[in-house]
Order: sequence, then structure tokens, then C-alpha cells
Amino acid sequence: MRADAVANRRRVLVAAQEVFAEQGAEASTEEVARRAGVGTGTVFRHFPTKRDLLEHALVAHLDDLAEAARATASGEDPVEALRTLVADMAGRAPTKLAMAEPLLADDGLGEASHAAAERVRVVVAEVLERAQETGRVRRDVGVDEIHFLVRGIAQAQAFLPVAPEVRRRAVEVLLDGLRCAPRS
Amino acid sequence: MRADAVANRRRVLVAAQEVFAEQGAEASTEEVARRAGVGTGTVFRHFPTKRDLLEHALVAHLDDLAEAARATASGEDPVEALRTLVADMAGRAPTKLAMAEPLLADDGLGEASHAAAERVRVVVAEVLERAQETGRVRRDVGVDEIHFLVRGIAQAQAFLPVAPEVRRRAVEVLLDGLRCAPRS
Amino acid sequence: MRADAVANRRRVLVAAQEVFAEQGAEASTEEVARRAGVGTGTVFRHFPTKRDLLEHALVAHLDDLAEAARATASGEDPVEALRTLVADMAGRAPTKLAMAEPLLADDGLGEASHAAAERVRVVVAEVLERAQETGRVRRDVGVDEIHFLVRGIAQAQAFLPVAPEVRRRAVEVLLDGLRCAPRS
Amino acid sequence: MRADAVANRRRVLVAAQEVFAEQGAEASTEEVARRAGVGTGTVFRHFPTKRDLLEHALVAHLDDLAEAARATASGEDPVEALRTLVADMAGRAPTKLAMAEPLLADDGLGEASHAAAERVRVVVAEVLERAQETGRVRRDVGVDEIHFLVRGIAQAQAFLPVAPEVRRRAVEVLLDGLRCAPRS
DNA sequence: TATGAATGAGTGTTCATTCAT
DNA sequence: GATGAATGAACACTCATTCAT
Repeated sequence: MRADAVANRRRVLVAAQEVFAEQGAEASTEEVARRAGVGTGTVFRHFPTKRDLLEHALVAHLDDLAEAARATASGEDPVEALRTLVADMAGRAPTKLAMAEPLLADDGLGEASHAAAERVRVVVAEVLERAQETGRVRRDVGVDEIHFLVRGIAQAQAFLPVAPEVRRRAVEVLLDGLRCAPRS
Repeated sequence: MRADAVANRRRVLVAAQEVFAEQGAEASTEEVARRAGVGTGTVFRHFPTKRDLLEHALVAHLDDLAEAARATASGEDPVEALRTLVADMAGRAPTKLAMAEPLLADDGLGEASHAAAERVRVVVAEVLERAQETGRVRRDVGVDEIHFLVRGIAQAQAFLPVAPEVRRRAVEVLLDGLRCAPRS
Repeated sequence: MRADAVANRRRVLVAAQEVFAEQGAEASTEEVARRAGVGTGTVFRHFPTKRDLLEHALVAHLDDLAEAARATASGEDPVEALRTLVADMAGRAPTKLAMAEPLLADDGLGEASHAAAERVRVVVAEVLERAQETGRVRRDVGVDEIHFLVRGIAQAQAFLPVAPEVRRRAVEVLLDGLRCAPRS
Repeated sequence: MRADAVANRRRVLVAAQEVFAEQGAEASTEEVARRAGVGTGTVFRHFPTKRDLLEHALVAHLDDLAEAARATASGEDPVEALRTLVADMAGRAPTKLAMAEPLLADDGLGEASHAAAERVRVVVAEVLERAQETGRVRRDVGVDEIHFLVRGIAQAQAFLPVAPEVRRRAVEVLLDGLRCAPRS
């Protein structure tokens, strides 16, 4: 693939994430093309169906997330890192969901998405384990439960905007629930 | 309004809830009309835009929820009632969201929806308060937090199917978080 | 179906035959709509896919042909009627083929087309039999052979326009071949 | 023109005949390029419009046909050679028509096609004349009538598949018609 | 009032053609 | 000269909305 084609592909993916985040997955491919500064034909050359476009935009999004997560993981106090990561994932999730939902509703995520999701999962697992090793986070939950709960928090924000202090308290409830040790 | 008009209006609303629950809000108005056994013109006479149709279907849905909540509230042990209510809301949430999301994405919910949501809120508040009065539920959360968290749980299930035991543990974390008393 | 809908349906079919005869089956549905004086949506309401439009235009065309054939059959000398019918079919065939070819290339003719073609076949069989009863037309050919040869003559005209006297002589060869009795 | 350019031109023409024969003239230029193992740009360098590509593919096809006809003409009994030639032309005609039809529908064949067609015509005329000299083929038909009839037979087979015996009898009728002498 | 036919802008997608590499 | 990426007009088809019956 030529250098300019690579650049265009990248621009289309960036534009797609923006547009889908702002307008949802029903946004027109033409709008994505306009935002990327290319013709619609170019979008379709790189991503022959809208599904392909959504899927690859999702992959790009997940890869960004994984990279940010790795940065978070590397420095802080493990429990604090977990908190930061949860917040970050919650913040990005509405965009992620806008892209993932139509895929799920139509034959499920593809291979590329699953692979990218797995890359995210690996980092989250690492952060979680290190937090659990401090003894300040209960050990009977794993990455799946984290993902599940974070997803929930995230999606809840998609539903009517929520007052910041409400969200903060809700997250506290969640984090309190995560702390040691499960009481009956 | 004539009696048959009233009946038609009701049938359209019931059909709309069914159709939107099954196919999402992108379902065509014609499908709603077909399901209701009326012509599309009749649907548009009662609800001049698709937005109106979605909004009133949502109101009907919320009113059903409020009624069910009132029934739940009246009998059981208050903490058990809270648990039941959470489960019920979680079960209904996907349908609710299917209708609410496009409204939120386009100028927000209207007055009628807010009023209906408020009626739900009143019942949930009552159940929560009685649960808190038992001392077995932390007092620093209110209806908003409950709604927020429940919504999250509900929506999280819409996102990739989740293994039952994962969900169970996640709900336990949430409920643990809700119990007295916030630590640290 | 309402009276105006019936009228529109008829106008669309007439327009479709004209347009497909002039421009071939690749003519756009929008052109058909324009010619019929309706919106594209109306065309698609009556004929949900282009295939449907082609198929029903073909049926209308075949029904016209059958009716004309019946008129031809009723009066003349049987052998002359056969000659007239062959000429008429040859003249109409290019239009017929324009519509039939894409259908054949994509899953074959549908039931309605087959039924209409059968109605034509019945009339042609009748004319042929009466011509054979005069003893002036060989008896070892049937409707299928007639159709096959006429189709050939017809399609040959679609390929480069042919000088009239060339066509006349070619048809004479064909008719000579049809006359009694097959030699060696 | 450089040697590799000449080679590419030839490969494109061969690929074009294959592709148009298989998929019809609506096949994309990109498919032709892929089959030829070159880029689309190369196809368009040699044949600036699709019309040019079709026209030159047709010329190549007709030149192949003329060569084959010359071989046929050289050996056999003249009447048998005519029969063989008719069969060969009928077999190739669908491919020829696939390329010729869109040209005819859009401004007619160009000069190069006419020249190539004339080269074919010369060979056919020769075969016909020698057959007529045997006295076993009527003298009032010329190459045009042969072409016309053969084209018809060929195209008729493109239209709904025909039972073999129907075709055989139809061809007999045609050949009977060609034999001496025209009866009234 | 109820109906469902008509409308036409909008969507995803294809493809001949152009042009930077 | 060769390449294949970019372009955008065109197409089949959908659907919210209007309006004649």
C-alpha cells in the first residue's frame, strides 16, 4: 500500500471515530468521507461495507484505549491505577458502544474486533491483578466482572446525562463493592 | 376524541412498544401500523412525527413500569423489594433504552417523558427509603444513584452476552457496595 | 387497490416497456418513473425490486402480443396468418428480449412470465395447426421450432440494422424451409 | 511502443474477451485488469474508454473467427464446409454479441470493427460461393442473408435454453430453406 | 376519521475515469 | 510506461411524511 493510501486510511478511521461518536453509527458514510477530506469512493475502497468501516474504527478505538491503559498501568499505585483505568474506560465507552452495538446486532463482532478487545483485556487483567495483590481489592472478581461493571457505568451515562456528583457516588459504590472482603 | 380513535391510539402504542423492543427504534412506522392493524395515516394522525411516536411509546412503557413497581413495593420485605425492583428494571431497560436513545440523541426527552420518568422515580424512592430504614442499605445513595447503577447493569447485558455467573457476581458487587456502611 | 393506484400501476408498466425498449434493461428506474409521471417511490411501491418491474413489464408486453395474435388468427387464410404472426413477433421481439434477457441471466423467468408466455404459445399453436391443416406447411415442426426460429430472426435484427431486402429474403428462406415437405 | 507495452496490450485484449464472454459487457474494467495481471491504469492507457476496450476486444475476436474460417474453407467438401462454418459462427456468436451489443446501442460499431467484420465477410462469401457452385445451395442468397440467419440461430440459443432436438429440427428447416431451389 | 398510495430526499454501494507516485 | 489510489456521478432501494380518496 502506498504512503498516501496509508495516510488516507488513517484519516478515514480518525474521522469515522469522531463522526460515529458524535452522531451514532447511523451517521452516513458520506459524512465520514467529508470529515476525512476524501471522496466516498475512497472510504469504500478501504472499507467495502459500512460494517467494515465500523469494525475497523472500533479496532482503532480499542487500540488507543489499550495504549492509554498501558501508560496508566506503568506508574501509579496499583489501586489508584485501577481507579484511573475504570474512569478512562467509562469515559471512552459511549463512543465504543456507538460502534459496537450495530455490529453486535448484526452477526456479532468480527475477528479483528475480538483480537483488539483481547489486547485491552490483557492490560486490564494486569492492572487488576496488581491491585488485588495489595490486598485492598477483593479476589473473587476477574476481568470479566470489571468489564461488565465498567460497561454498565459507561452505558448509564449514555442514558440521560447524569450530574457529576451522582456519577461520582455511583462509582464509589462500585469501588466499595470491589474492595475486600465480600460480606455475606 | 371518538371511542374508536381512543382504541386505535392505544393499539398503536402497544404495537410500537413491541416493534421497537424487537427491532430497535429504526423499525419503520409502517411496521408499527401493520402490527397495530391500522393504516400508516392513522399512526401519523395520532403521532405526527416519529419522534412523537417514540416519546409516547416510552411514556406508556414507563407507566407500565411504575405500576409494576408499586405492586412490588406493597408487599415484601423492603430490602427484598429493592432487589426485586432492581431486577425488574434491569429486565425492562433494553426496551426502554431502544426508545429513549434516539430521543436523547436528538434534542433530549420531552416533557411527557420527564413526567413519566418522575412517576417512576417516586416509587423507586419510596422502595429505597424503606430499605434504608431497615439499616441494611447505606444511606448516602439516592434514587439517582440507583437509577444510574441499574441502568448500567441493564445496558451492560445488551453489550456482548455475558456468562450468567459473571453477571451474578457483578450484581453481588453492586449490592455489596450498596450495603452499609461505606468503608474508607 | 384504489382506482388511482391501478391507473398509476398501468402507467408505470407502459412507461417501463417504452423505456426498456429504447434504452435496454439497464435504464434507470428513475427514468421509468419520470416517463410515467410519478415519483420513484411509487414505482418501488408497485414493484419492489427492479426484477419485479422487468418481469411485470414483460408480462404486459406478452399479453399485448397474445391479444394481437388472437386478432390475426381470427380472419385470414391460415398460411397468410402464420406469415403475419411471424412478422409481428419478429417486430416485437427486440423489446421482449431487452426485458427477458436480464431475468434469464439472473435466476430465470418467474411464474408470471411463464404463464404469460404460455398464453402466447397457445395462440401460436392454434395458428400453426390451422396452417398445417392446409397441407402447405410441413408437419414435423411444432410451436417450439417456430418460436426458436422467430426468436432468431428477431434477435438478428437487434444486431446491426439489416437492409430490408436482406431481411425479406432471409424470412423467405425460413418460410421456404417451413413449407412441405422436408427433402432428404 | 515498447515490447512490454505490446505484450500488455495483447494480454489485456485476451483477458477482456474472456471476461466479457463470462460476465457480459457490464463486467468491470478492474476485473479485466485483474485477469490480465496489470493495473487498471494500464488498461486505460491502452484503451482510454470502456468503449475502446470493447471495440478492440471485438476486433480481436473477429480476427480469430476469420482465421478459423479460413482453415475451415481450405479443406472440405464445400457444402460441408458451409455447415461447419455456420456451426462455428453460431458457437462464437454469444461472445461476439456480448461485446457488440453495447457498442450498437451507443453510436454503433466503429471503423476498426467494421474492417474486422469485413475480413470475416470475405471468408464467408468465399465458402458460400463454393457451396453454391456445387448446385446444392440456392443462389439467391448472399453473405448478408447467411450472417443474418446464423446470427438469429445463435442468439435464439441465448434466449431460454432449447431442447437439442428442437434446435436440430430448426437448423434443418434453415438448411432446407437454403437448399435449391426456392419453391414459389 | 381512517386509509394507504404518492412522494422524494437520503443511504449504501459500484465503477469508469483521472492522476500522483 | 505502469501502477493502483482517489474521485464522484449514478444506481437500486428505504422511509418519514403528506394528502387524495
